[in-house]
Amino acid sequence: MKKITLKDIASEFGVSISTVSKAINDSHEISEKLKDKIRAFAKDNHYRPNKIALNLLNRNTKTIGVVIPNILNYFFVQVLYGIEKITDEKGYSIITCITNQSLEKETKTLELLSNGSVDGVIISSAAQEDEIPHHAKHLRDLSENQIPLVMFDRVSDLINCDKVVVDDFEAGYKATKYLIETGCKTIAIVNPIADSIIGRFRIEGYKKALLENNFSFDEKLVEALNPNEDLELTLSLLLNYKKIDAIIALDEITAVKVQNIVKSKGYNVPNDISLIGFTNGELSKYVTPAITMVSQHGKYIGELSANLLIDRIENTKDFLSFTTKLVKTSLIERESTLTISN
Amino acid sequence: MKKITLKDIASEFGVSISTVSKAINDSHEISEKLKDKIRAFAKDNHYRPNKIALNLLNRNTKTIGVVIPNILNYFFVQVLYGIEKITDEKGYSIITCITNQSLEKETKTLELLSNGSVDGVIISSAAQEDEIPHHAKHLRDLSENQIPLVMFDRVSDLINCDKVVVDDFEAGYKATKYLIETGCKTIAIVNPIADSIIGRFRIEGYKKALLENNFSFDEKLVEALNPNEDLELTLSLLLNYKKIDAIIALDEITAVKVQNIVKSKGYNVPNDISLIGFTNGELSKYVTPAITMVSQHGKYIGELSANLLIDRIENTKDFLSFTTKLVKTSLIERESTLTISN
DNA sequence: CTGTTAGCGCTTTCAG
DNA sequence: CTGAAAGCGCTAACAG
Repeated sequence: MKKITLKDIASEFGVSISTVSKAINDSHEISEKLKDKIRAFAKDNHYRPNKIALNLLNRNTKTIGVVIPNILNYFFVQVLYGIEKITDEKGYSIITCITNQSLEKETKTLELLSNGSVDGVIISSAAQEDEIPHHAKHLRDLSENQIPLVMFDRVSDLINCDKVVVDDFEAGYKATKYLIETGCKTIAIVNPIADSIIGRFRIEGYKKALLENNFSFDEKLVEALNPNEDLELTLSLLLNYKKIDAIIALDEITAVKVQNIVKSKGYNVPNDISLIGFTNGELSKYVTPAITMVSQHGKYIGELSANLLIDRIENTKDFLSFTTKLVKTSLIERESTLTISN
Repeated sequence: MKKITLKDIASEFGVSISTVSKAINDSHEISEKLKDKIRAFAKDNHYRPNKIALNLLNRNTKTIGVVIPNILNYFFVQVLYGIEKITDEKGYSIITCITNQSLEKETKTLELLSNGSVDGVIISSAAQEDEIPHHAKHLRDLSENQIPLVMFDRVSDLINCDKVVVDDFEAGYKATKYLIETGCKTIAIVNPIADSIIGRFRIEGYKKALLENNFSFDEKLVEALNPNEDLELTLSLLLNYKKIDAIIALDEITAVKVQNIVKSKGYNVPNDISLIGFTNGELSKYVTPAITMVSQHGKYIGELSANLLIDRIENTKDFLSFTTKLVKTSLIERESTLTISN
């Protein structure tokens, strides 16, 4: 009982293969009687037109590749969720590739995807800022192969494609401004994504808010946190350096950890130290106190990316202009910050 | 500059298409000179063998379909992560389908996947216990189409395939026994997955532990929590009904919510009320106090499922015996429970 | 060493 | 109303 094909049905009825094809596709060229017989037989035998053969014929696959650095990160899962929602609506499937932050795997993955198995690719590159120039080649190869590409979150000017980026500058600005308005005087940043350009944007926004309010920018208040560094130690040094009354953590897990450490050192959040985290997920909502977060609207980013890509895939025309969508963030006020007094 | 094919290269060099194919595949039948020229040209023009054509030829896709009910659930993400790890190692891609707990979408998805686009399917069906008999048909159709199938987590006896299941009975037993050993006398259960068979297994384990220790089983202590029910209200009723000193919540988010509600009512966790949750994820680790959890080893389940499926795909032989792997859970002791006194 | 042919499963002219 | 033939891109006998 192997997979049944048109050929099998054809020989079953002693008709030609194209007759069967037409019957199954309800062509008016075929007599009702024959159609009925053939279709009944097809149903009974679980006939399914071979997608691969159709792919080859139509030169499309109705499938898009999604390349993300890490699936255990809630932000990317949210994006994936948004992508899936749109692609499902529009009749596409997604093939999910996880690079585990490895450039090598990303390259391998992109090569795999550039062989016709997908109609387009959505990617958040794992490339760190300084690696992009060299890495860009692989992404550009995709375009050479005429595979539409949408980059989100971590993008690069070196690649010509549609992009969806978070307004990280504004996000950093907004968070900082909010802290200032609630009365904070000395605002530190803990940056676990120091290798990424988006961290830099947020810090630029932070600076702008500082300067606008006549606060001086102190480099020592911005702590890059490498993966192997000890957060507890970093925080101790920071807290000993100056009297700090607010901390911005550039991802969610770091925000939660900072809160636990700070609490364990006897500080009250938010009365002694206010806290704002980035990338709103599940965690910050349920810890005590619930942490005020900058939400990046991951799901929306996914939806936007998918829409952009499918548009690009289906409209072969305007191959000239690429767009870059800037997605605004929202500040979700919870209990780890003071309220604005005025 | 469209996608380049063997034909294009062939006409470029005035040779036949099969010569080019052989050159590219480094066949010894072709002269080194020609090979070099052709391969250089291929490289320069970003030639990529068309995967779809190869799929058609080889009658496989090196792709497997993964069908899960909900991607925003950390357990499923962990499973997905495990699957991805193995499939990547073994040269397979995964196409991810999310059913959002909708049986209808699941059916649609399975139909889509049974058309040759994947070599096999891994699924955790969204079907509720009472829906399985009717739904099983769609899963069985897959097998009719000779597509290997692995079910995990929520499985059904009605389907003949490889399965990976959590030992939920033992998990319920273990959690309850632990609570009893730490001195708890009145243990309640909050069950947000009342429609699922796995909830029932856990409750059976709970009963067994109770009876083994000469505790009586009180049905009223087991609260089914429907999606539209108010957890706060449910808990109030429960806490008023009897003096309860332990609660088992059958998923993580419910555990966290239970803890917050119980705390807000003035109970101390674990001194007044001990708490154990199911499905260890990120949340329970970071709330205060950190919650003792039953870990289901999602990543391992994913790895196991993927290995099972790929074995099945690649060994066309023994099509007779299906295996069911029972994955043990672990109790991760944290601060929401007392320590065993002895 | 290179080319011809057939065929993977399907649709689509174009003939009968 | 039904069938033959071509072709999607590629590989693998089998000839030359």
